[in-house]
Amino acid sequence: MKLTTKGRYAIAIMLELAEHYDSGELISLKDISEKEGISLKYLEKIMIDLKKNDFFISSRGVDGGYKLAHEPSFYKLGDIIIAAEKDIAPVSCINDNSCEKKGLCKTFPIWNDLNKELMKYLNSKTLEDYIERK
Amino acid sequence: MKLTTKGRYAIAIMLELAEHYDSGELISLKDISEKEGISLKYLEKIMIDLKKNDFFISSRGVDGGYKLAHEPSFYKLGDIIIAAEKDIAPVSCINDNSCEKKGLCKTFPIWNDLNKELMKYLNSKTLEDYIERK
DNA sequence: TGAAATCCTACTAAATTAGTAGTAAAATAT
DNA sequence: ATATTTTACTACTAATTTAGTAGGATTTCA
Repeated sequence: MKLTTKGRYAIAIMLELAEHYDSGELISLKDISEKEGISLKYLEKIMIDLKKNDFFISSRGVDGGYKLAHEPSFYKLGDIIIAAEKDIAPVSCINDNSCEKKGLCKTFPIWNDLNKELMKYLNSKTLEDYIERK
Repeated sequence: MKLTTKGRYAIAIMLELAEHYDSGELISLKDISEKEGISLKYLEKIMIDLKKNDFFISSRGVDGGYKLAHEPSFYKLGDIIIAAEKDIAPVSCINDNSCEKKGLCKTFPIWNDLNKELMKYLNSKTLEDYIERK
């Protein structure tokens, strides 16, 4: 049931940006890289997936960087983790049809219930719940 | 957040045995192997981890096999999955001290809360909740 | 004594993860 | 203009983990 570093780092990035939301200033990945000890290149890669969701406003060049497009309460933990990890269901048959005996499978209800519970929880929490405003 | 096949198969095995609990008869891994389409050798390996928890009564030889040591309501989903997977926390720092800045980490509360929620749910459900008695 | 089952240890191919490397394009300061 | 800083994009790779396989030894029962 482990998250990959993509999901973990995605939350760290978003939380960092959320804490600077009120100031309105752009935060560079270089800053986050140094603060969190994550390689800049890897952060850039994670941003590619997050950007597809229009999470940010960004600018290049000197003093460029990212800021959140919406207020912290807009971002559900589930949305962020899914953006980074693609699929966080505990078993893959929840979100694809790779298994043709899904309807007959006796364990499927267990995983389906678990997934629902997980999504319900992750969609009930936002960045707002975890920031210390600066 | 995927489970490995170990966790998935462990639940399948336990559910199968739970459905035969009332009959009191021993079920062989060969039967489960054929029914679930999982290799016998791999099932044996998974059983090694589950056995450490005294989940079963077993017997070798002709007509040997396994049956549950307790009634289905005794087995919480969380206990079974942990027995098979060792650690199901969404991030490894929950159950070890590999990260020395745990106390300072701003994302740790997110993972800790998520893990608690997950464990609460998995410990609230037992095999009894998912069997069709035979 | 032989068949059927569990019990035990070691090995391995495939897939996934966690990055790195290199370059292009845009924004800004001088 | 141009040098610097930053995001934007694509391709590759080492390390780790997963999902098994292989080969037996031991026990039980007919």
